[in-house]
Amino acid sequence: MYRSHECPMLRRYDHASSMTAFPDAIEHAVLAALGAASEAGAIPTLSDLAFVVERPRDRVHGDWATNAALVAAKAAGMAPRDLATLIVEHLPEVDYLAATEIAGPGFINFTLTPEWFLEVLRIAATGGPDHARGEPGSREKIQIEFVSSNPNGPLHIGHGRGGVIGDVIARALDYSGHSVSREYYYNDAGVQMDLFAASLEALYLQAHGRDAEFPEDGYHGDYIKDWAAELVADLGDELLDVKDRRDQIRRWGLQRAMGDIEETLEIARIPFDVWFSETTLHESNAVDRSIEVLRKRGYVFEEEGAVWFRTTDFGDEKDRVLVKSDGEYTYIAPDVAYHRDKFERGFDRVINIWGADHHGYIPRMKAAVEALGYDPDRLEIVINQMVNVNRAGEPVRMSMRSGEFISFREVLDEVGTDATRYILAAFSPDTTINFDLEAAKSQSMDNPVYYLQYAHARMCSLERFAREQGIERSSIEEVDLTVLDHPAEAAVLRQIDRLGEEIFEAAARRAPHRIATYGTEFATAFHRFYTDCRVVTDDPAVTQARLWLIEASKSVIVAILTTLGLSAPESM
RNA sequence: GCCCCCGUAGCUCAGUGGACAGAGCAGGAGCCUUCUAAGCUCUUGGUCGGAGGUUCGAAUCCUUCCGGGGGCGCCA
Repeated sequence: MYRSHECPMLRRYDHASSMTAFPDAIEHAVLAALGAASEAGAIPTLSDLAFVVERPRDRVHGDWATNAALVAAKAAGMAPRDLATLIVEHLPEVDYLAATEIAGPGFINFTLTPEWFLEVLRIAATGGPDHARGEPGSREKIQIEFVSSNPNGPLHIGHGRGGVIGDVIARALDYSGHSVSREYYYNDAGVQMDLFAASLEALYLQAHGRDAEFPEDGYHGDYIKDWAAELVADLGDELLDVKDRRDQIRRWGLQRAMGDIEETLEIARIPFDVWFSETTLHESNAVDRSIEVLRKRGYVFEEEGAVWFRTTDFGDEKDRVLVKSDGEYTYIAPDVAYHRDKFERGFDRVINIWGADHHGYIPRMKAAVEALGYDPDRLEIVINQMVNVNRAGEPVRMSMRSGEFISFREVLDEVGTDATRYILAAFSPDTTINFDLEAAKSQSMDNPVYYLQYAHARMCSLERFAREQGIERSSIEEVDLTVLDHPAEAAVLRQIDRLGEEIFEAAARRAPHRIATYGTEFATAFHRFYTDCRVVTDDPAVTQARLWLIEASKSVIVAILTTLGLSAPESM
């Protein structure tokens, strides 16, 4: 018996197990066949073979295929096709395996029995969207830090992209059985915060008719004027003659910005477990203490009045300043402390989602982790490229400084959370996105999000219709599922079988867009089934079996939509 | 100058070692008196930026060149 609650890719590496599950059952069988063949003296003993068992692109090549014979041919001293024949001859029995075939240059193709897919159907139909979920907490303890925008303005679309990517990766990791903690780090200390407060202060004073010079590198966006007006409305002239005016405005501004950010993330369905303040690192002396750790380990030196971190010891192109000659920290110092704090909290792995404009920062952060005594591979940085915003083909300027600035929240309001999330999740993080507001709003196939949701709405509609016709779904044990032999039904079953491995793969490769791609393929198979096969028919046996197929399909589409953070409408 | 990402069909993008390179949109031809046509079928369309190399096998790996974007601060 196999354990359906485990992710298939997890099972692949579980060599102690003897259960039937694919593709690992095939991998074990091929290894056993190679062993048997070598014991029989037909080939030398082979080790460290890097063969794969994967789903062939083309259906005619079966359900699974392996390149084992191609990979091992040279070491075995045989032609690939001859070795493939030998492997097939020595193959032990595998449950649910219907046929093997040697094809092309020496691939071995495996076709499974219909019974396998009916097992898949039963599991998916009765197990719900979580039927392919990994055992909770069975894998790594992972912290994922993302968005982490400075609390001095609204989020822009680039933050939105990082937010959606981080969120979907977190959801996929969680589904795969990892323990995930989602964290937002905000720089509520430092120069940018001062400048933000000074900008608000100047506008506040000007509003009261005082002579106040706007700071040279102050913030100019429209939002800063709006927020200053709110500040005036909130506090009136209370702050005009108080000594700690700047500090009070800084606190007010922090609240205002963080409130806006939190609301925006909530609209975007991007939750966080931990909100981490930079200020707390200063207050606990964690910044000084981590510099001392680096110093003790021999990576700190003084030069020209500044304190330096010798990151070149770890392959960085130049050393970096930790404490400036004026005594102020650079941004690196609290970041070192922050990452030390992360590892002290005991995470197996720490993932940061950064925009492409920060890629040059990777070597120094990795250096910091290594210098602190941790394996730098435990820190992973996922870089996502930029987002360009267009309106009907015309670029929308995204400069913080110019007045022309469209916030993430405005995009969510105008386009809607589902379509916005889909677009930000559907592209590889390595691809620059051209986000067209008009195209995003259109309810057509310019917008594949509806294609996925429509599949779900159709499933619900079919179930509603059946109920209206007075059809009760029988218990699945009493239903003859073998009537599901239409090619369109078989195609849906094959797609259902992919769920676990697709989400696992997306999580493992930090590639959230794979889920969107799989979702489209699943929806295609379902829409085809809908067109080809009538569900509510005069034949009760067929109706029952198809209602269960829909139940299983619903499990899968809901799992996909949920992992992408999309809603699952019951009608459209 | 150095570093990173991208270059695949008219457009937007999947595909990072396998079997004739895929999807959507756009173009052409069809499918609703029956469960949602935001759907389905068929079809046109590609020297995978160029050139070398590694491999039984390269869009995928390496070198180099050409385009586009981003980054190289005692700013964050």
